[in-house]
Amino acid sequence: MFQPITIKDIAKALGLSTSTVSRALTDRYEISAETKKLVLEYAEKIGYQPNPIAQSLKERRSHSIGVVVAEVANNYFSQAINGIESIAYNRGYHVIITQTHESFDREVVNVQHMASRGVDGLLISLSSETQNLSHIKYLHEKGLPMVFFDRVANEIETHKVIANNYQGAFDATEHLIKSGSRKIAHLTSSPNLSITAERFDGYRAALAQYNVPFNPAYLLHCEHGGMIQAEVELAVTQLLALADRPDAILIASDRLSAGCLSSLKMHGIKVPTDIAIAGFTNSDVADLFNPAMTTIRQPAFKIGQIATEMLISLIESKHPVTEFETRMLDAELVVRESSGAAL
Amino acid sequence: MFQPITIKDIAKALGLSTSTVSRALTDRYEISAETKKLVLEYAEKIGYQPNPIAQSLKERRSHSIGVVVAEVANNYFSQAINGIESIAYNRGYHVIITQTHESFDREVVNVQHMASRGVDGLLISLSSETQNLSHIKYLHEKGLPMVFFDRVANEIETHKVIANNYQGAFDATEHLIKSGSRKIAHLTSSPNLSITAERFDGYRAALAQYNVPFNPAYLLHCEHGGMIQAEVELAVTQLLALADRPDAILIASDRLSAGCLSSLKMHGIKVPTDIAIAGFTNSDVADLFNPAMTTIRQPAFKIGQIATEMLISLIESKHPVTEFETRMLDAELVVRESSGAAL
DNA sequence: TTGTAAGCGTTATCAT
DNA sequence: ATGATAACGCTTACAA
Repeated sequence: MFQPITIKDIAKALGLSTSTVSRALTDRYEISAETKKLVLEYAEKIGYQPNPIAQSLKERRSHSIGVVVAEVANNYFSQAINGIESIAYNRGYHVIITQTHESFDREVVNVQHMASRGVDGLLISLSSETQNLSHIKYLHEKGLPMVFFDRVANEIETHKVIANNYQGAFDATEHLIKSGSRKIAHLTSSPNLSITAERFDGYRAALAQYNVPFNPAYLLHCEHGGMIQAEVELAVTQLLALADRPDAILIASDRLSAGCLSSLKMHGIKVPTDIAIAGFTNSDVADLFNPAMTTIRQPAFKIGQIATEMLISLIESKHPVTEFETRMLDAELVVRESSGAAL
Repeated sequence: MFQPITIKDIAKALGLSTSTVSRALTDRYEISAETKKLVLEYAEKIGYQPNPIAQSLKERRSHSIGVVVAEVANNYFSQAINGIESIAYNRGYHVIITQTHESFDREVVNVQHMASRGVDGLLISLSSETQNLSHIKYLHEKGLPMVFFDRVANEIETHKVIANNYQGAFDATEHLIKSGSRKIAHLTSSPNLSITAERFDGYRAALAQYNVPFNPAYLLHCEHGGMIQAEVELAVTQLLALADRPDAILIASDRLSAGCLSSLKMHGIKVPTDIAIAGFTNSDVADLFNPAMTTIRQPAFKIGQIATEMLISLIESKHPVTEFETRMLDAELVVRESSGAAL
């Protein structure tokens, strides 16, 4: 019923064979200029559109790449997706986005679904629940090209693109210390995630460099990546109840940042007078409304772009690739000189 | 190189014909229980996955639906996408998301791309630039199932799902009036969008009902839907410069709300003491940080779900559908009893 | 330069 | 109940 015009129709109408028409259309073969012109003009006239499904079946590629992220409703990821799209679009690839909602099971299903659906490659940012990687390893061993970004799997050998989380956390912690804080808590995401470890290391290194002792009671994990407000609420309450109450918090993610600020407000704690805050976030809205918070901003768009370039090069490389690269981009520390009102 | 196991391999290994294997797999035909068991077990063992591309070619459908939104990095849309996904996933459909970034040209390209790529149907929310609908009309006439949501095209006859924007704007305006405002400005999006008109009508109706005269100088359009901060900045400045400066603003969108609040802050205008604010927004962050603003919240998730259900029913209906429905869902007015600090 | 035909992996229509 | 075969729309040896 829909899109009935095929190469056959053109061939019949023009008294040519389907192969000649195909050649005229694909341009790669010897063909007389006039036949080509004839075909192209007629195809244009009747609005011929090649059937990409048939093409895929033949070429054994779909010209689409699959993306696995936790949540589209997350500024980091939506910016990364924009970066991914900007490259994929220009290189003639479709982008299929799936969300895990931080669930391991969803991740498994999505990855398998896309693989069976014939994506040419995968851009993956792991869910916070993921510990077992066999679903991905399997596909990797089968030769499906993949690139990890942000939340990477160290045990899988392929290209990876990340922000310099270590440096970002280091800089932010250093800033807090230099601003007078010594009792710096760290509110962070699931220990499963690579970013969690990287950020923690940066935090520890900065503490060490300035001879600030690390207090294990100051380290709190929110398994759900800040999705569940109650979890953040509990963590904040716990921090505030400590005998040696922290005078600063380094927050490891976008959603955690928002949740934490909200909790503090409910507790009547003022930022930055009562407590100083530095956090990873790509939210422009948080940025807008809370100039009292120092933020570490990741180059999400750029990360998406680079990951996509890498993936396409893997897909299109003729020979099996054996050299893999981990690309690390600087995160930007945005310090606000207490210009705005306190929260 | 990837996914080499086909129905043929199974047939060869088991000494059966491909058709028998296919029948065993698809279940719809007469086949002996034992052969079926044999095939299914073997298929399971060697990890057979049907090739959906071949299936699509045969069935002439792709089991995928295309989504057109302005921006994924927008709370309304990302929530709607979650709703879309939740239904599509359960019904066995893939979701392919594309963004227009409020550009007409991108909309045309995306829609055509998805159509040629063989999506079974389209979920569309128009870009703010779109005035000409021929790219969509063409596909509609060809019989491609489509459902509009949020920003709908009135001249195309198909299912539509929207929030009750009229009522939302009415309620919010009424609230502002009852809270003591009489000079209520309306900062809104592109006049091309259906939502703009609907919200404006609600605003006007509330003014009329309470005998508040409408002042054309209070009506400001931001063509880019709040994407360009400078545009909002200009609008706010213009409002504040009026001899008869407004004492309230009804803001028509998510991004506009954030932008407007930011501008007001830069101007040193306090909310809600200097000026009262009510706005359409689905942002949880804005919600978090600005309890001084009354918000109209759209049931984005539900809208996505319903639109998807409608689309799938269109796709799967055996006979051409001639009865179309416009489903309208209530928007929720969230009034905050000035519990929090002023901005 | 162009036509013929095989093939991509399925499903469906025939026979058997 | 099962097997042979055509068909979906396209690309591409190979033949002419």
